[in-house]
This record gives sequence, structure tokens and C-alpha cells, in this order.
Amino acid sequence: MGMTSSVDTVAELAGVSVSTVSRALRNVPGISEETRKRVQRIARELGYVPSIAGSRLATGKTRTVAIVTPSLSKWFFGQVLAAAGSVMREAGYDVLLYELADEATRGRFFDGPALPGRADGVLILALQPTPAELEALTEQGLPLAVLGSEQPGVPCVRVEDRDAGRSAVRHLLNLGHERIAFIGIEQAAGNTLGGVPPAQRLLGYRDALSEAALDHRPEYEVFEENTTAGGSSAMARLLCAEIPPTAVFVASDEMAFGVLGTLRGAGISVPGDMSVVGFDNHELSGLLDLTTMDHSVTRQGAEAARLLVSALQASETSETTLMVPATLVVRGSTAPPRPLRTRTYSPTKTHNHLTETA
Amino acid sequence: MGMTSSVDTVAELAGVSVSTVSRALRNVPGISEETRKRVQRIARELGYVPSIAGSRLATGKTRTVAIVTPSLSKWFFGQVLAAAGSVMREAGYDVLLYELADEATRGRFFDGPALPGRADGVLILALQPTPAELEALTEQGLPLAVLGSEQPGVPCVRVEDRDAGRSAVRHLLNLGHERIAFIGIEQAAGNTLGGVPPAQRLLGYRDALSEAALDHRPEYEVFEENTTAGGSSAMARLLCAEIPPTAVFVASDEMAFGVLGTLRGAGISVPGDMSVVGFDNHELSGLLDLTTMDHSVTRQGAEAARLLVSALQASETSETTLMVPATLVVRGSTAPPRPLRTRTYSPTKTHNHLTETA
DNA sequence: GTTCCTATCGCAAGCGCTTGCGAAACCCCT
DNA sequence: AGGGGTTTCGCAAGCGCTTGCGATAGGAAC
Repeated sequence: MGMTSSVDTVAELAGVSVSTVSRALRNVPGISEETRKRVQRIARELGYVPSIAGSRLATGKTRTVAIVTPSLSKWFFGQVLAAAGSVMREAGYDVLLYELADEATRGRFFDGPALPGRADGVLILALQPTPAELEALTEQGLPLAVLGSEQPGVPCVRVEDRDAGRSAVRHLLNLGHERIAFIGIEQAAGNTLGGVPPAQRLLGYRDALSEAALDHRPEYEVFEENTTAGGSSAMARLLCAEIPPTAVFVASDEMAFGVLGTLRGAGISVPGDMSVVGFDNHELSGLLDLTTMDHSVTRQGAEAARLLVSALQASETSETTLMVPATLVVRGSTAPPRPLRTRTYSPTKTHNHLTETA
Repeated sequence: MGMTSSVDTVAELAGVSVSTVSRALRNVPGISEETRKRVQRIARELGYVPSIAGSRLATGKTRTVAIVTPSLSKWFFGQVLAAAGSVMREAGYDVLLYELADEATRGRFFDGPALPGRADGVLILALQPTPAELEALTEQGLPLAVLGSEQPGVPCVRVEDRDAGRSAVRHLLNLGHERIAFIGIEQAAGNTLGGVPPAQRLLGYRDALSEAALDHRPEYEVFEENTTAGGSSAMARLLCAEIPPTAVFVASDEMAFGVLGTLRGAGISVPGDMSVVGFDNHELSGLLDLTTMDHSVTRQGAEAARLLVSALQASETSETTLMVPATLVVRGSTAPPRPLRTRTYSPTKTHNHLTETA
């Protein structure tokens, strides 16, 4: 059973021309229903499967999309990719995967004219492509869709980061916290492994603070790479503040896990001595009882994929921007601050003046 | 800047024939070094990039491999895929991703003659393909490599599951435990989401027990799907045993996380009242202080990919089987059992007879 | 019984690249 | 100087499919 050549065999067996076979098999009009059935049956019996290489050459279409992502080993991207891939497959597209872990491969991808001929479109996940990079792709005539950042002229889906940040911090404020810190994602130099820092979350944090007429303390805003280790050391830095916070809003759950680790190691009880709210609603957040912002990651991936397929079909740039909201998931890592200053950990117990309101 | 047709343009500009261009650009012998340089320069100036569709048609080679995996959203597969993908890309192959989440798509993949024409080879990750499925692929002339199971006639890499299981349980035995349970992975019906149950781990567990001349208690072997929820409920079931274990070996870290959750919820201290050892050395295991078996997941992925590229180049089936060992990573979730029967949790405190040795 | 239209199908020209084979051209020897 | 061996390159035949256009046949309309 080898590649019994092709159309010709079917054509011969069916007693028709190759063009008829081609049309019959692709349900193209111009063929009588009767011969269509016959050809299809014969093709099936022969186990004939059209060579995509041939059809690609002839049509220029590949029925394939490229999905590019900064990392596969992180939970978030895995989720998004799974959802997006599933939608694409359902729409009849193969997915070509490009992991752009470091700047080098990233450059190679956008500069090198890799795509045309391989894929009909590109789905960009949380990479925050530069305008130049986007142009490089569109110049090649590739429809695209972007997840995780907003780009003019490109259909994209992203989460209401600012609103979400505000909501998270308001929750802490409503619990009575006044000393609230923010742990953000720092763009690691030379790689895009952690994805792109969603800067808006910081703004939401500041929004909420100023709504509450609270001071903006620079020492309460720390940034680390988007890993548990990063969260861990960020929390450690916060603990060194002259007046440590009583609550912290962390820009990703993975970092929040690190935060919890540091706190446990330091003997600081959560939520007794420190409230923590994360961002992502990571698979394991429930287990760790972490209050967090859910932004339906898989739905985002699916929507982005849908945007791309409609762009592929419409062939006219749509530029829809889909904003997905985030909702607070309250778990056990947040609670009102201790009523009195009975903090029990070591550094210094001398935070005996409250934050003065502006 | 559109697809300025192709070889012909370059050929014309360079004043040579298309065949010369083709040969020059691919470093095929039979061309003087001088004209080669010239053609290459001109091609570069023109920004010419050969159409893969054309070359695929002509050569039959796609420079693409398919990677098939049961799931993307699980940590393990993300790791493996990332490592494998990176190796493949480095070897000059594009990677086509197939997530076979449920039986339906799985069947469609193996039955449907999707691959030939799309990919030159297939990398199968932890899917435990049936012999029939494998044959379907090899029949299409596709070299393959398998990760996570051993298949006759196919190059594969897998971990020494049995040894690893034995090691894990020995560790518990050496600590003095005698009532050791096993939580295994149950193949969920209708989907392969959790990958394939590594049955050998159970055997390793039994090996160690019989080495220590300990009873084999059927009620100490429970199986659930490979998720935290699964681990969680498995542990709950164990807690209902007439004589609950003092230690448990869990076949995956994700399940172990669930186990830890259940124990915490039940107020059972780890490792005081219950020792837990997992399997995978998951990213978050360190944070949760989980003793576990490390089996260098990314290395496995990379090795499997390497096996595939060499199969692709050699074109003669190699059938190497690469066994990777697992090593114990001792953390805080294991300790000697409490000297006396001072277990403190509720169900019943009536386990006043020790396990009788055989 | 003409005429004209429509539905059905075959012809053949690509799509862009690769490669076996033959033609030049050139070099080295004797 | 002529012959044999190399090297370098062009010709042209594909690879397997798609598709515009023309051909044929069967009916409908008059």
C-alpha cells in the first residue's frame, strides 16, 4: 500500500478526467450528482487522499495557521494554546507551532520570511509584537489575530487589565486594608518567556488607591519575573519595607504562589497577617486557597482563534477588539487586616503610625 | 512587496537558468563557486524566498514533523513539548501540533490519512499508541519516535518507571513506614487527557513492599484520573480505610497536590501524620515542599526529538530505546512515622494492631 | 425541425520547484 | 593536436493538483 500516485488513478478507474475527479472530491459545482457520487466512492475504495503539497501549489492556500507563543511550559500559555488549537482544528486548519522563547528565535521568526507558503494566518499569543514585527507579517499578506495586547488595525482579544486590577485592589480596600502593595511582572531582558507584562494592572492598582485617597508609595510597587521564584523574592523585598504592607496584589498566580511560599517560610500567616490576591485563576489556585482574578483563559484563546478564522474567511481586516472582563474569585487568602498592630513576625515591630491619608 | 514570482526572476537577473538557481541556493554540487555566490547575492537582494509548496511537491519532503500529545494544558506535556519542539526547530523542522484530547479526535488522527504530505515524521508523546495505530503511521512511510511507552520496532524514550516506583517506596520503608499506600493514574474513559497510566509504577511499589516482606493490601491501591481533583478524592478514599496508611506514594505530582489539599483539609499534618511522595518533580513541588521523583522531563522531550531527527536522517529504523532514570528529591513531605499511635484525626482512632508481617 | 441555452465534462496551462541527462566548455596528457 | 576526463550549466520532464475555457450533449422553446 504505497502512495498509489493520485488523481489520475482515480480518474482512470472512474473513467473520467482528472479535473472531474478534483471537482467531485471537493464538492465544486459543475458535476452531476451521479458522477460525483461515483468518483467519491471509487476514491474511497482506493484509499485515495489528495496530496496537500499539490493542492497548495495550485491554490496557494495551506489550510494551516501558525500559532506563536513565548512559552509552552507555563500554565497560562498551555491553556490558551490548547483552546486556540482546538478551535483551529475544528475549523479545518492545521496548526504550526512556534515557540519564541528568546529574543534570538523571536527575531529569526519575524525577520525570516518563514510563513508565507507555510501558513495562511498567524495567531500571536501574549507576545506584544512591535508594530514593525506586525507589519512584517501583514506585508506578507498574512491575516493575524493577537491575544494579550491591543494593536491598531489587528483583531485582538485581551483582558480588561485595568478594571481587573482596580477590582482586585478594591476588594482589599473593602476589607479594610490601607497598606496594599503591588507585585508586577518585569520584562526579563533577552527573553520573552514570561510573556509580556500587563502594565495596565499596575494602573488599576493605582486607580483604586487614589479612589480611596490613599498614598501612592513607590516602595510598595515591586517587579520581578513572572515565576514563583520571582514572586517569592518580590515578597521578600516587601517584607523589608519600613512599614510592611498588610495586603498584596500580585499580577500573576504563579508569582502569588511564590509569595505564599515566602510568607509561610517567614511564619507570616495568610490571611491573618497578610492578604494576597493573585491573577489568572491558575489550576492550582483553588488548592492553595488563593483569592484571585479569573479571566477565563481558555475562552480568550478560543475567541482569538475564532477571530483569526473569520479574518481568514473574510479576507478583509476586521479589527475587532474583544475585551474580556475578569472577575474576582474569593478564597481564603484574603481577610480583613488584624484590628490592632499585633503583627507577629520579626524584622521590626515598629510600625506604630498608620498611613496618613492625603 | 508581493511574492515577486520566483526562481525565474532570480534566474533572469542572474543570467542563468532556473536549475542553476535552484542548485546554487541549496548548495548542491555542480555549480562553480563563483556563480553560486553571485546567484545567492542576487537572490538576497531580491528578497527571494523559495516557495516551500513548490519544493515539497518536487521533493516530497516537508521539513516538518508532527508532534502529537494528549494534552497541552498539563504541566508535564507542556514541558516535554517545549523541549522537543526546540530540538526540532533547531534541526530545521517545523512542528505541526496535534492535540488528541479525546478519543474522537484521536481516532480521526490515526485513521484519517492526515500526515503524509504534511509531515515527514511523527513524535508521539505519552499517548501509548496501540500497535494498530503505530502501524497505520508506519504504513504511510512515516518515521516515528515515542515518548512514554515502549513499542517494538520504534525508537522510544521512557523513564524507568518500575525502578522509580521501587525507589520511592523504599524511601518510605527506610523511614520506617509499614502502611504505605499507592495512588495511581486511572485511564479516563473516552479521553486521553491525562496521558497514559504508567502501570509500571504500581509494580515498583509492589516490588518494594514484597522486598520488605510486607503485605500487599488491595485497599491501599487506589486509582483516579491524573488531576489534583483525582488525587484529592483518592486520598479521601484512603482515609476511609479501616487502618489508614501512614504514607502514600502518588504516581504524579499533580495528584499529590490534591493529596496534600485533602490532608490539610482533614487536619492531618504532613509529614507528621502522613508522608507523601510524588512523581514528576513538578515546577511547584518545591514550593509545596513535596518529596518526589525527578525524571528530567525536558531532557526526555529533547531526547525523543533527537531520536526522531536521527530516524529521519538515517531512514532505516533504529529502534533505540532510551531509558531515563528517575531520582528521588527529598523534601519536607516525608518523615518517619509517629513512634506511637498518636494519630490525631477523627474517623476512628482504633488502629491498635500493627500490620502483621507475612 | 431549427435554434439556443444549460448542465456536464475534458483540455491544457499552469503553480514553483527539483533533477537526470546531455551539451558545452575547459583542462590536462601524451 | 587530438582524445579523454572534468566541471559547469541548461533543457525539459515531471511532482499532483486546480481552473478557465471551450466542447459536447441534452432539452426546452419556438
